[in-house]
Parts: sequence; C-alpha cells; structure tokens
Amino acid sequence: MGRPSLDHFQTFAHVIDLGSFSTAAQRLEISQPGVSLQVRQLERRHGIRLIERVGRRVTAIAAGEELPDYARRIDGVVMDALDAMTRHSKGTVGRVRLGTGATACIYFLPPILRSLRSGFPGLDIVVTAGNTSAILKSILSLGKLCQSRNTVSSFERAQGPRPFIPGASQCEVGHDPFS
Amino acid sequence: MGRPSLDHFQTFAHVIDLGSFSTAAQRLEISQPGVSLQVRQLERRHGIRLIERVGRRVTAIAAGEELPDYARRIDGVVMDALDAMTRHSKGTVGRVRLGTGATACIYFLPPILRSLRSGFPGLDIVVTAGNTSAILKSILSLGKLCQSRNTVSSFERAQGPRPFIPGASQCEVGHDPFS
DNA sequence: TAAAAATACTCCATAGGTATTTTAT
DNA sequence: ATAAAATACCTATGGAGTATTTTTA
Repeated sequence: MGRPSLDHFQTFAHVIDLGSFSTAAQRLEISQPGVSLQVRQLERRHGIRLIERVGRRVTAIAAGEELPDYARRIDGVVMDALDAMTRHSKGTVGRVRLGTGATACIYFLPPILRSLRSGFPGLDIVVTAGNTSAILKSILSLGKLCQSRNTVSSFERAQGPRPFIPGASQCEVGHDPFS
Repeated sequence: MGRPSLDHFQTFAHVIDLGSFSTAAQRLEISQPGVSLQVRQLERRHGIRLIERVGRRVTAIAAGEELPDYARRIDGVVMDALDAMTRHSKGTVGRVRLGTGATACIYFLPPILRSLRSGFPGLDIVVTAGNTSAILKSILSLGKLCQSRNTVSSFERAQGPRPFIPGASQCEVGHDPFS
C-alpha cells in the first residue's frame, strides 16, 4: 500500500489526455491492464472516483479533472531535478577529486589538469595525497579520455561513481602543486 | 532499474539535512541499510556522486547540494495534488451520482438531497435512472450518514469508490425531479 | 573501542505481463 | 461483432529487513 508513485500521476494524465486506457498504454509502452491497475490504485488509495467509464470513452470527473495539471507540474520539477544532476555529470559543473602522492604522478598530472581546466572551466579540481598502486592507472586512463575529447562523465560511468578513483576514496587531503 | 521514486528524493534530503544515514533512517522509520540503498541508487542510476562520505560525517557534494531543494519542491507539489484529491473526497467539492428510477425512491430522495445540498453546497448532484435492487439500500444508508453528520467520503470509503452505488454504474442518465 | 556506513543475504510485496472475460457500441 | 476495459492469475524485480563486516574517529 505504498504512496502513489510518479508513474501513477503520469499514467493518469495520459489516460485523460488520450481519452483511452489502451492508447495510453501504447504511448507509455506498458500493457493495458497495467494502466487499469494504476488508475484503480489512485482511486482506491484515496477513496475517490477520478474517471467516468462511459462505454468506451473515459472522462475525468471531480478531482480527476485537476490531476493532469498537477501531474505536469510534478513531472516538470522532477525533470528539473534530473537535469540538474546530469548537468553536473556532464562535467560542466562539479568536482573532480584526484589521488596522488607518488612523485611519479608529477610527471603525468600537469598536462592532464591543464586540459581538464581548459575543457571544463566549471570543474572544481581537488588533489589529495594517497598511496600509489591503482591510482596511477586511473590517472592515465583519465588523461587518455581528455585527449580523446571525451567528457569526464563518461569516465565516471565507466568506473561507476564509487569509488571515483579506486583505492583513493579514503586518501587524506594533501597539497595541490599545480594550482 | 526503475526511475527514482518520490522516496528517493525525500530520503536524500533527510540525509543531507541531518548529516547522517542512521538518524535519517530513524526519522523516516526505515532501516539504515534502506537509506544506504536509496542513496546509492540515486548515485548509480545517474553516474554521479552526490554525497561525500568523510568518516562518520556525510556532506552533499556537486549535484547533491541542489537536490534537497528540489526534493522539497517535488514534495510540495505532490502534497498539493493529494490535498486537491482529499478536498474532493471530503465532499466540499465534487459530484455525487445517484441511481434511481423506482418510484419508491421518490419517497426517500427528497429529504436526503435537501440535507446533502445544505451540508455540502459545492456538491454536483446528478440523478440517473437505473434498476431498483441494491440501489434502495445504498440510498437509505446514504441518508443515514447525512443525518448522523458524517461526510460523503466516509460513505465512499465504506463501499469502496467503485461502484459508487452498486449496480448503478451503467445506468442511463435520467431525470432529476428534485432540482 | 565504539559509532556509523557498507555488504551480504533473504524475503515478501507488488508492479507488470499474458490470457480471458465482460461490457458496450 | 468488434473493440476496449476489467478481471484472474502468475512471475519476477527490487525494495526493505536482519545480520555481519568494514572503517574511522
């Protein structure tokens, strides 16, 4: 008996807009009984009839007339939230945390950081001290991505968001010799 | 791999506000691993890190800083939608559809309609023609509810929203001798 | 050492699908 | 007779819990 989900509102709005359960089902790419279910859940969970089934035609009644509007508003805000997140993941804004400490990295980092900063001015780059092992490999692959004009987000996705740099997630904050 | 639900946003906002997974879990009355899971899902599904786990302290980073605000906005709109629905179910606005046709009902309906209209001026009452059987009983119980100062919604809930009046849902529209 | 978060796993609710029946045009 | 929604039934995904391990302060 969960609360209505985002899908409930969206589905309901489609049913009203299209005037039909089955066409809404096609549009949403789910089955017709699925649409039936979601609408029924909205009604049952609130003890209100929202839709008038008159023959093959469905029409909103009472509270149902206002719901599609709310559905659109909800959808809008959710889209905004997701957009804000993907905007960050696209690398236009955000923070990159690099682990280093091995002096060898000094020879690799500077060009990488330069290309990062020119490509993504909004990036907040933080360099931290850590142990060497897996970090080096990550740094190198990051550099390759930069050279091939890929975005940071594709690197993140390739590795999964956590740990951002394997083995570096608990590094202590160190110095940034390249600022 | 469903979309994030309303709970994901709400949970995340709580975690940021309280600065802790476990206290957020207590507040939301779910388990700590449950909170962990939802946050991780938000991150994994978008390929972004939203939270900085620095020891026992959690802080929002990057996109995570904006999310609680969106969470509140989403919650607000959803609450508005639910409010709109319950406002209808409370009987202050809405439509009541009565099935009749049996002449016997003429003797019961008038006082009921009068009390309905005085108690809930916003109601849109529609009387339709139908067959007699179960309708009579429903009408009578509706009348009792009015007399005992209950709301229409409690009647709806008692029967379930559909059919509003058992057996009358496919009645043809008839006359309203009491307007 | 104590706390907090992450994992591992298990289970159950339920969302969603297929097949079928009912209903209305 | 046809098309659409409701119903019945089933399956599987995944959400949430308990128990445990890991980590850090």
